[in-house]
Parts: sequence; structure tokens; C-alpha cells
Amino acid sequence: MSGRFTAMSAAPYEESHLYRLRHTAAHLMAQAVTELYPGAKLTLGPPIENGFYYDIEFPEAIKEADLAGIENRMRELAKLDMPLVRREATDRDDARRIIREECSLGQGEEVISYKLELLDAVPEGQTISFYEQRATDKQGKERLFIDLCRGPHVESTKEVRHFKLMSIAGAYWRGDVRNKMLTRIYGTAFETKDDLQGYLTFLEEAAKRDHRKLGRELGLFMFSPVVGQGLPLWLPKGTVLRETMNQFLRDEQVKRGYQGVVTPNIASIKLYEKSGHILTFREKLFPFMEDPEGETFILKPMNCPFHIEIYRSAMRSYRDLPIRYAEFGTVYRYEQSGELAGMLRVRGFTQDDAHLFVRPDQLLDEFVGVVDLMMQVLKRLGLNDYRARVGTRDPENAKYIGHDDNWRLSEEAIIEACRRVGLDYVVSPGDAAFYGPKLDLIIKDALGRDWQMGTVQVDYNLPERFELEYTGDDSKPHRPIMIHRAPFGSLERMIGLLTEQYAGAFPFWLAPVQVAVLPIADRHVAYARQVAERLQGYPVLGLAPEGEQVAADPGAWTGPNLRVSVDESRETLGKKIRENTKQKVPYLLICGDRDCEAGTVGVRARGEEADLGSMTLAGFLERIQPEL
RNA sequence: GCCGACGUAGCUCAGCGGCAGAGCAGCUGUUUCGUAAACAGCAGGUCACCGGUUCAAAUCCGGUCGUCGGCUCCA
Repeated sequence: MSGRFTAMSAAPYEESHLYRLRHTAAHLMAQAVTELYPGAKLTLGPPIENGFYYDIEFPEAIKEADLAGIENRMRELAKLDMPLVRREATDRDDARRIIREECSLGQGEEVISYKLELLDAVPEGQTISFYEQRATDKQGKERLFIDLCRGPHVESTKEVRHFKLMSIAGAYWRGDVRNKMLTRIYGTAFETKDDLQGYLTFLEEAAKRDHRKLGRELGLFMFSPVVGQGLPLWLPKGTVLRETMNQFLRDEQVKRGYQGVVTPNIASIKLYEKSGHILTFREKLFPFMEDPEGETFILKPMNCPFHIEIYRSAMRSYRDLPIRYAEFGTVYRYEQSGELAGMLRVRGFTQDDAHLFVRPDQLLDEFVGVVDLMMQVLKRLGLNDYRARVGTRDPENAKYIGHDDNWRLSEEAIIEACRRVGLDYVVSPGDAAFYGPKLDLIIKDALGRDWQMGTVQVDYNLPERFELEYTGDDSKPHRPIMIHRAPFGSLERMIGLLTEQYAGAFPFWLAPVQVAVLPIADRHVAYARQVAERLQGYPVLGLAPEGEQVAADPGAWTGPNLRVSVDESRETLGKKIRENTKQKVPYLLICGDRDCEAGTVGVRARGEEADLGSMTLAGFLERIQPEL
């Protein structure tokens, strides 16, 4: 989606002219900053997906209002038409000299301290290059900027015309919290005015699809400061969405041999000491609770240890495996306040979790089954725009536990499973969990940000820690392998994302209200109710405004069980259409005099801003058959 | 948590040292209407909270809480 605003050609973005342009824009911004804020220390300033940034340590904190001044100076500098000249250092000492003497721009040793550090990080044998831009302005003053940089850049600063500085953020030097926080300035640049305007318009449009805005407008979910940060409240319509999705998945899982289990929301700390989460997950745990008798409990951050205890509750034979325990389990994780993001990042969420206990010889088949289920879920949700990432072990890193043979077996199983099911994936070394490789599904939100959704993980660690066993055909104990999996990932994140993907216009099977029946005048309410009752298969509650309860048609209660509302507000038809359209109801059925007489409804479908004419209910049901 | 921005009626926003405002939503009444907003009236506020400056604070300053964009981390 964001690709629309990056490389349009077949060449990768990193090799495009646009990428170079943004890189040059970053240099131009750095030059403006060194002129306006003497003593500012430059660090890194790369192009990124939709623009560029530069991380800078300012002598004094700057504010967003200061961006206009920097932007103006950039425009002034750009017009000087400075060519970007590449220079290569002869060796490391030469590079050091250039940084000290030239990059410092006479502002002292201090301002180039980060650059010297970056120089040290350049791998041995790699050419060390600089990019220089200089010009003499109308007042005869020399304007110069030179930066340690791999390049490449565009020809001249003059090409940097259509740009905008977007925002300020803090960013740790080298991405490490223990380091000093720098000021990051984000900007964007494009080749044409239209492209820049297009991007800004895209951002405005994205804001309209924001799930937080739509969640409120459509009555799906909310947050309350009194309840607490990151703790969502599901409104009736959002709950319909959630339960509909759960039901779909539950049905699929039953067919695939899963068994439902239910476990509590808190557990003794002992459980998590045993699982090891108390150590590895410590900073994500809410504070512990102590009961009056001195026992310590924690709010559950994961479901796995509970399912493991269920596994351990009986002797297991190799004939019992695989065992698949599924639970829509709500977990609580303490996320730092600054990283909460609507429904996409919350502190209490429900995973569509399951744990499979399998024999080594079953690993591949079970994996294929799980990946197949995930594909089916994606298809049903209508999600086509996703990426699958296989996280494997980084051989360089020592944090991974377990035997090499196990890693090889499970990494191969994941990849083979993707192949068999036809799921396109990319392998990402170093993205495995410390206890095993995994497959993640990644989806973009309205703003083009990546979110990890569904996940499958192989785990050799927990069976080890809990000493899980089954008796093999050799009568000896064997250790099962665990597969953790959650096709949605979490209901909160998935529904947040779906809301943005569909801009609130959910597919028919998910729509909280599928059909709205709109009586034109009070005298049509009774008929409208009859229509609703036939579609939903049970009586509408309450009395019609005429004061008479519609006689229930006993034959009617076998309807297609649609979710139907009757708009009995005392408003004009136009108003009712407007309101129900804004609520993104898939079908509106209008009932007036003509319909009451002929036994028809006037049909209006979402997305088609027109009257589709009148039809009988049977005709309507036939029409929507493909969507059921 | 850290950096930056923002908190005015249920929602969207105006007001930015001198009487707290509009539209929508809500309530009441009238209207009973055929494809995206009927008409009229009423009600609705600790201007997020706490403190300070000032004759006077929604407005300026400080702190707290919350939200948003980033960093770090993850479903």
C-alpha cells in the first residue's frame, strides 16, 4: 500500500532516484540544522519507506514549531544548486582527518563525536566515502556541508523541491535504551508536487479509516480512562464481530481435532516460575498479588502453562498424540504507556490460542495442518495483503536454547509446511523465539505500519521445563514437542486491523448488523417487523407504534438467522438511509405502502448508491445467497 | 518509560487574557414522509485535573492524568 508512494519501477526502492532524493533531502536538512543550531551533533540520517529522518543531538531541545524555520532554511539552501560531490578517503586515518577538519565545519571537536563512532563501525576493507555540497551565496558567503556517507545521492540540492518536515520524535542512539536519547526529525520528499500532495492526501484518508475513530462511530469498542489505559471495552456491535469470528474459528478447529479448554485469569506465581516466564517475561508482568494467606498470584500473561498442566494431569500414550487444546484466552501484559496504540496494542487481550502436543514424527503434518488453517482464516477474513515471515535462528547469536538437530528439524518443518500449503514466505534469520522457530503473519494498518498477527511457534523448551512425557510404543517415556499457534493473533489487534482494512464496511458474514429494515411511516412498522422476523428467525421485541403486536407467524421462525435491525425512529426515509449507510449496514430494506401491499421490499445495497428496486423476500435472499 | 504534539458539551470543532459558543447527537412538540440530514423549542460545561502569575485565566507558566506520532519492546 505504501509502495504507491515509493518505488513505482521494477527496481528496488533502495536503488531508485526517489531513494537518493530523500537521502539528499536528509543531508540538506542536516546542513540547515548545522547553520541554525551551531553545536548540534549529527548522527545518522537515512531514507526510509515514506521519507527520511536525521537523528541529531541538539544543544537545546527543539520543538515542532521550530521545523518551519529549518524547512525555510532548507529551501534557501536547495536553491543554491549545490552539486553533491563524492569523495573517498584513502584510508581510515584520512577519513578521521576529514571528519575532524571538514565535517566539523569549524564548530569544534564535539559536534563530530558520533561521526567518529560511526567511522569505527565501518567494516574493514569497505571504501569510506563522504558527500560534500558547497556553494557561494549572493552575499559571497561560503555555504558548506560534508558528511560521512555511503551515498548515493542525486546530482544537486536543486532537485530537492517537494518536501515537508513531518514530526519530531525521540530516538535512542543506536536504538539502545541505555544510550542517550537523540532528537529525530522526520521528513518526506517526492519528485513531483503531485506526489507530495498525494502522500499528504493519503495520510488524511488514512485518518478516516483509523480503527479508533471507526470503532467509536460504529459502536464497536471503546476505552475509558477510569477503567485504565490499554484495557478495551467491547460494545455490543464489536462483541458481535468478535463472537462471529470466534464461532467461525471454533467450528474449523472442531473439524481439525482441537478440544476446547478453559483456564483461569490468575495463577500462582509457582506456575510461572516453573515455566520460566517469571524471568524471561518479567518486565511484561503486572505487579504481583498476594492473598491473605501469603500466596502470590500473577495475572496471566500467556495461556501455555495452563494447557501444559492439563496435559500433565494424566498419563499420555503415543496413541493419544497429537493433543490439541484450544482456548480463547485473555492475557494481560504490562506494556509501557507510550507504546499503547488503540486496539492494535493493548494491555489486556484475547488470543485465539491453542497448544499442540505432538510426537516428533507428527511435527510436519501438524504444522501443515496449522498453516492450512491459517490460510483458511486469512481467506475467510478477506485478507490478501499480508506477509508471512519464517523466523529462524541466527547462528551467530547464542541466546537460542536447544539442540541443533531440533532446530533443523523444526525450521525445515515450517518451511516445508508453507510450501505444501502454498503460502509465500520470507525467511528472516534471527527472528525466531529463543525456544524455537516460528511463522508470523504481518499485516499493515491504514498508515502502512506493520503489525504481527497470527503466529505459529515450535517449542522444545516448555516440554523440557515441565518434564512432559508420553509413553512410546517401546514402553519408554518420550518428550513431546509443543506447537503454539494463534491464527488471528489476538481478537483485539485483528479486529482493529480488519476495521481499517475494510474502512468499517465489514463483509456480510461479519457485519454486526447485516440488514436494516426501514419503514417509511409508522403504519409500515408492523410490516417491517414481519420482514425482520422472517430474516432473523425470531420475534422482534416490543409493540409497534400502532399499539398492536404483530401476530407471530409460527412458520417464520426458521429463517436464515440474519442480524437485522428495524429503524423505527420517527425520521424521514432520507434520514434513515443516511444513518444506516453511515453505519455501513450491507443491505437496507425499505418498506412503504407499495411493499406492504405487494409483499415486497425496496432493496438498497452498500456501496451502490441507488435503489435496486423492489423484490420479494425470497428474491432478496436469493440475491444475497453468495454472501451468506 | 523516553522525545514531541494535543485535551473546550456525547461527537466534530470555533474561541487563545475581559459574560463559555456552533453544528450534529439527546429531550419535548409538530410533521407520517419512497432512496444520504423535516421544522420549532428545550436541555446539556469543574474549558482533563491540581497549583501558580494576574484586577481578571478556557486563554500565560509549572506539575499530574489521558490521547496521538515516534524510539525501545511485542499479539
